[in-house]
Amino acid sequence: MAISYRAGPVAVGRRLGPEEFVSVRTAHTHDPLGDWGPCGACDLGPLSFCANMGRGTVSSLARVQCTLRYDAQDTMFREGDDGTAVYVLIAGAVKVYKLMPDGRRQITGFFFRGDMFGFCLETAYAYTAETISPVLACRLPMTLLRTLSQTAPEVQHRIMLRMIGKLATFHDHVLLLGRKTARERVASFLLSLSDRACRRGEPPSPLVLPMGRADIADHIGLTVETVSRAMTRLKRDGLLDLPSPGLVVLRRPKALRGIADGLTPEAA
Amino acid sequence: MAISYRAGPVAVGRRLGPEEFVSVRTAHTHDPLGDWGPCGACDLGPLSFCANMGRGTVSSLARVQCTLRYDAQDTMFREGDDGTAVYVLIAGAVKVYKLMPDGRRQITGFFFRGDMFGFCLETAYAYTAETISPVLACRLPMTLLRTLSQTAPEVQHRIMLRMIGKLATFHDHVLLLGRKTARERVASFLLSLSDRACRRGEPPSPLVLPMGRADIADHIGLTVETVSRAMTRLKRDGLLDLPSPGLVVLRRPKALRGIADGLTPEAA
DNA sequence: ACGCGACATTGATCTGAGTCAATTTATATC
DNA sequence: GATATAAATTGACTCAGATCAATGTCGCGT
Repeated sequence: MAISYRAGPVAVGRRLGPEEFVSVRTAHTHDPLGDWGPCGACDLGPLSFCANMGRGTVSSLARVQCTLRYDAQDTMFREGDDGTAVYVLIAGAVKVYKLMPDGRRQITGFFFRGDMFGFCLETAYAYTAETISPVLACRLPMTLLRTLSQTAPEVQHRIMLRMIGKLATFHDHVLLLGRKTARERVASFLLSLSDRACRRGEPPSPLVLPMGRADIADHIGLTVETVSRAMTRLKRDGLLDLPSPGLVVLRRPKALRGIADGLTPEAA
Repeated sequence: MAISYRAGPVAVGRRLGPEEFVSVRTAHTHDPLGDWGPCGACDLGPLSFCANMGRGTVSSLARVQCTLRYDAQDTMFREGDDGTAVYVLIAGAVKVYKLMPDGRRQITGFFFRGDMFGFCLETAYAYTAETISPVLACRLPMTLLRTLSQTAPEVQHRIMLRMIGKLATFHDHVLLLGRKTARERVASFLLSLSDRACRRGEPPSPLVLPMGRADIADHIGLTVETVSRAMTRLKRDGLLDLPSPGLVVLRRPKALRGIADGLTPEAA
């Protein structure tokens, strides 16, 4: 793999790796695709922020967009940094978290291919973003909202849709953290990953977990040990298989859903 | 005060009480205030969604806006209802929550004077909104975003700012629920109310709690008993006074902040 | 002033998840 | 393939907060 990784908080790749991100083309390339078409800087297709967007708008975005490459465990931005851009993940996985002074950590979200994060506007980032695996991301400066608000209200509108979606997931996650048992949390978490895989057009079941148990624990408000025990128990109860720590086969998704929603008594 | 209120999905008052909402004027009344000025349907002043907004935009909003009255314990909308409008609270307090089939409840937010909630866009509401006290609210249909996106991108932009603010509070609340102790949660909750009071131009300290202990518990992921015990202990430790259950005097806000942030060892 | 009902507080006990400590299993390196 | 290292699992024990059960307090209508 002849990929040149660059050190730095925002390693910018001029060229892309050959296999991993095959159909990615150079940013700023504009094919003559007619009135509707992609920007060319990513291969997200229908998941793209620009999917089915007016060509004029797309080229405005393409002009300010840049495609960034990160290694695993890179910090993309830190809590308190000036919020200057939103990111759309093209490949890889990202976690965002907040830390307490004594080291307690809460992962407030995971992001995958097609996801947008880093919403900000005249504000600092409220959390730190760190890559879990090597990442390719499209960076959109938020100043573009001012610039494009007149000519392309579509852009604001789409970002708003993403924010509303994120708000809805927060409501769900707050319910999970405030009121669900360990078993229910793990079931809910796995199902939410599965649902998101489906929305990306991937199969719901052989589920790949790019994050470790510690990250899962810090996301759903448990300890590593409790996450592990809950998983083992779900496996023992025939609800899922764990061929390897990073792979989950959902064997009885509906029963899992029942547990996630608190319909199944804990003893079962 | 000649005010006309519309009936709605839920109990709408025809007339306003004389003292409570004194300076509220008729919606759709347009005073000749020059290029910048309020819509006239509320007395929120600088807290208003329309504060310092172009007069043309304001009158567009005033045209579609309507002012609603609710009694205490009214349901404004339910989880799953078509999301058609956002609300700005002019007076009173609202809680929004999600329920689990077995009755467990998570209050995902409280809203007060000046707050906007009910963000939606081609989506159903993700939660139920219920008033805690009598409420006066300004209702803005979300279709206006489509209508005004060209002529008044300002409106989208302002809603987006509110959403970003809400996202930031969700990150904080997820940290609270996922990683804080009972004592830290109660301290954080009281301080967040205090901060919000300040932002409304009210004093930070004699804090009025319009919600009961059960609501607080369902918001910060505890039981009534634990909330009560934590409050009592904070009082015993001289950090606050509780002249009555609904009134909190913050005696040592900085020490309270230390507890909220986990800087003070639990034993203290 | 009285009594009722809702809400808040306090106390005693229980338990689900945390903590501490190995042990096992994957992954990476040579 | 052998070995080192990190991650995951499992087990024993503890504890913060839940549960169950009174008791106390406030507001309100009569």
